[in-house]
Amino acid sequence: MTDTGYSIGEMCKEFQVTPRTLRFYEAKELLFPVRIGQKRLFTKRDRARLKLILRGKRFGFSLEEIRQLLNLYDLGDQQVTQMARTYELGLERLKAMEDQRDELNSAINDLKEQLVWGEDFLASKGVKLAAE
Amino acid sequence: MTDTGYSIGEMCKEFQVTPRTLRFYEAKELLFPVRIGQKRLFTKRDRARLKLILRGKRFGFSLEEIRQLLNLYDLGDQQVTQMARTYELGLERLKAMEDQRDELNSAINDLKEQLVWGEDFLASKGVKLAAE
DNA sequence: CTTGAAGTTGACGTGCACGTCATGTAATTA
DNA sequence: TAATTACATGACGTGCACGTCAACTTCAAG
Repeated sequence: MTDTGYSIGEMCKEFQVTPRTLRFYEAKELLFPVRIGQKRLFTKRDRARLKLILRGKRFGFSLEEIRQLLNLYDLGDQQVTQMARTYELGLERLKAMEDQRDELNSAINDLKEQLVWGEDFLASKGVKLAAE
Repeated sequence: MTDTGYSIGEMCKEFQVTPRTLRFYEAKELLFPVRIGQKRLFTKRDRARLKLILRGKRFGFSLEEIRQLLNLYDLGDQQVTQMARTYELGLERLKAMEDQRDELNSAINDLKEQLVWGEDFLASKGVKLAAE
């Protein structure tokens, strides 16, 4: 929480992860904490990246896929030649995410219909459901 | 493809999965193929369930979570008392999916912005991108 | 000074979702 | 009859994403 960065403990509390997880992410080159002596100091950038990592996970991306995605957020740090390739990758990833969103929407609709159906069925049987 | 059901091979081709996967899903009680002698015969219902299984996987649900979800689609087969509980579970799941959709949408927006940014940056460097 | 909290590096363990043999059977096909 | 083809059942292996435990260092507080 100091202006020098965030300790591993602070990161863990904030993001609800274990130290093991953060070290693991470092090993997989998803995070790049600075070393102060022996200890890790996570930067603002690491915080931002971790947010994206956890979000990616919720969508079922693998850590390797997330690592690719993160590079997209680091365009400024990259060589121009590599950027073009990364950009292409970003477009693909975007399409995949949009497809996923569309499918998710239809799944939600399916589920909603099913719930209405079940609700009616239960009502017809005189079963009371917990009020919202 | 006959009116008696679908062989494991037919299922595999149609859904791009291995026999191992289908047997595994049976073991985990996600599918319930009928036995004709020793061989499995997958029913229309199994086909429908497999579609939902694969969709669920794309959203990062575990097989166990998917199994719960599938029960929701089988309300007709269940006891009324159990249905209420299942219904509650469905509502929770629905909320989770809607949350996920919203987050996915914002992630897509983030990514789009980032892509526009990268695009402009690349253009400013005179790099040519593959046309769509 | 020592004690305790917080952090470190290995190294091995674990749950999930299958992959990959090895081996066997049952029904066509040459 | 012999050989595919398609399926079956174990049983062990694998990649991912960490969990867990042992042993060690650092440092502020009592």
